[in-house]
Amino acid sequence: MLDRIRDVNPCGHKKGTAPLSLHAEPLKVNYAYQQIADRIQEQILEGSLKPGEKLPGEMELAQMFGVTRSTVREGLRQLEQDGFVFRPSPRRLEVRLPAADQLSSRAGRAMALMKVTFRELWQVTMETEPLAAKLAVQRATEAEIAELQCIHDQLVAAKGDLDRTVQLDTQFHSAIAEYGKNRVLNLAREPIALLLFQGFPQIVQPVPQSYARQITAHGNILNAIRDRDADQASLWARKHIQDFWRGVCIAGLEDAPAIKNPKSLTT
Amino acid sequence: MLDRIRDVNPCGHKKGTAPLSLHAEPLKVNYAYQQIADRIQEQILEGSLKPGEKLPGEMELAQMFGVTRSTVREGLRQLEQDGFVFRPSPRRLEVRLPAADQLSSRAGRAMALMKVTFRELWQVTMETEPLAAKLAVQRATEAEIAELQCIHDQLVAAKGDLDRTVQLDTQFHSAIAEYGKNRVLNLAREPIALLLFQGFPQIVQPVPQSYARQITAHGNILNAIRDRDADQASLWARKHIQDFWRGVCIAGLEDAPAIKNPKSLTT
DNA sequence: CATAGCCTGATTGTCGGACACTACGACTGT
DNA sequence: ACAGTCGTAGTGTCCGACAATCAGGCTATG
Repeated sequence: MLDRIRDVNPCGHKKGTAPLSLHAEPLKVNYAYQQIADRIQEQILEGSLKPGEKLPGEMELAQMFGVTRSTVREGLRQLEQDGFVFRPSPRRLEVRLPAADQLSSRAGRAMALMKVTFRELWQVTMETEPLAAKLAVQRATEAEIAELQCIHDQLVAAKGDLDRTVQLDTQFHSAIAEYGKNRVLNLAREPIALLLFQGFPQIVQPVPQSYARQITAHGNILNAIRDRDADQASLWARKHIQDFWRGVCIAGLEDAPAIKNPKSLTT
Repeated sequence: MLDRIRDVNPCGHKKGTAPLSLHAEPLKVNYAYQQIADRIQEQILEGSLKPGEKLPGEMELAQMFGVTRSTVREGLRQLEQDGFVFRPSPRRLEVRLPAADQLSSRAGRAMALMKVTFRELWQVTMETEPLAAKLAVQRATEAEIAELQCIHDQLVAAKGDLDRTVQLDTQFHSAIAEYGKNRVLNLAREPIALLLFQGFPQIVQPVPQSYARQITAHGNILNAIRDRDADQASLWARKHIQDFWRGVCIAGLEDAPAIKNPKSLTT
């Protein structure tokens, strides 16, 4: 494995003009460090390098690929950022598959940068949360329902503590989604829900009764899940999000960017 | 801007033992190349470095930060991978904000790796596409509707060409979503729809009439959007996806991973 | 004046070697 | 068996170098 790649394209670039209807792609050039990253990533995706496995040292890799250590390092930096390799300590370099939370934070950051509005977030959440609730009704185990109850109890107890409320609120919703066991839904909704619920403080100020309504809604959703009543669960989830929207409207934030300090996510 | 960072933490690592209930975090150490990347990213997020702007050369950066060019390079590789800097040619290094399609491909890759099933994809798509259609009814301009019609016509004309059908199918749905002008929805649904519709070839074989049903559904969605009938648009979108599911069931792929060669996405 | 072609310098990708510092494994003593 | 010590290999960072190359300016041409 890991054969040489030298003398392939030392430092090439696109050039020349296109005559007529010549299917010309942007012609991506392969730098050595790029190829290092690609080759390793390839082998990870293909499965010949399994997560948890320890990779050879930089010097050894350099020898294998027939390049310098510097070049290998640049390639590794890329893989590292992509989440394909993990570096618990400078000495250990192990294979890893990109985790979901990495994507979540990236997506969250992207949305923050785009200055997405509460309206955009809400419109989508209005679909995801009822679905999550419905799925949880079907798939949640008794233990998981107990866990939900626990979170809910904490929320009730957190009366007044705004930060804790937000945290437990998002946790409650995330838990429901998780228990629905649809990885696609989880991947999609996580960053969205995070951003939307983060806006709770902004609406609780002009609408103090939000606390109570939130607890009521959560309680009803929880009961519906326990009763295995998909329609009720879905319905209350919808009501809950709808209620959130009313708060947004009262606060006049419909088309305000739902941002919480974009530069707070320095990975 | 961009002051020095030298002599901060040459090569530190976590160490020491935790007494009792001492809130001890994993203590992330900052390597020089990490800090380079962080600092620059920070300034981009903060806005003092605007997209399109050209960054100083590697040597200059190295001087500014008080490190070697090698170190700067490693930092740049990270930013590059994150999409914060773009490199059209080796000489040009410009600031850029991470684009949505980057996230899409990453998310798609992640889902492929997770071997998500058609069921998972379908459950979510069942919500996203009707929503997209509904939003398109509200927000699509006449020109955009014409564009949709154009795509649809091409689909009708592509009779039989499987690859082209898949391409136009996903394009049609993407266009609808785009015209709904909800960036959050777009970000979320793009990779999902891509993966799901990519499975069309697998169900068209056992269910040949899929072609006709698809065209009918698309036509009805298009008409509903043109008539500004949100309910009809949403309804037909739902029917359309529902229909897709029937195909999946007939093909017996409900819980089969919807993968199309995971290693085909080498960025 | 605008455009196309050419030239030169600055910059990049890659290389090789170097050094301090530390994490890991082996060794030792109890 | 365990805790403490030690050596070494490997990492993070630095330095210096070279060929290939692109960017921007210059020139020639219409």
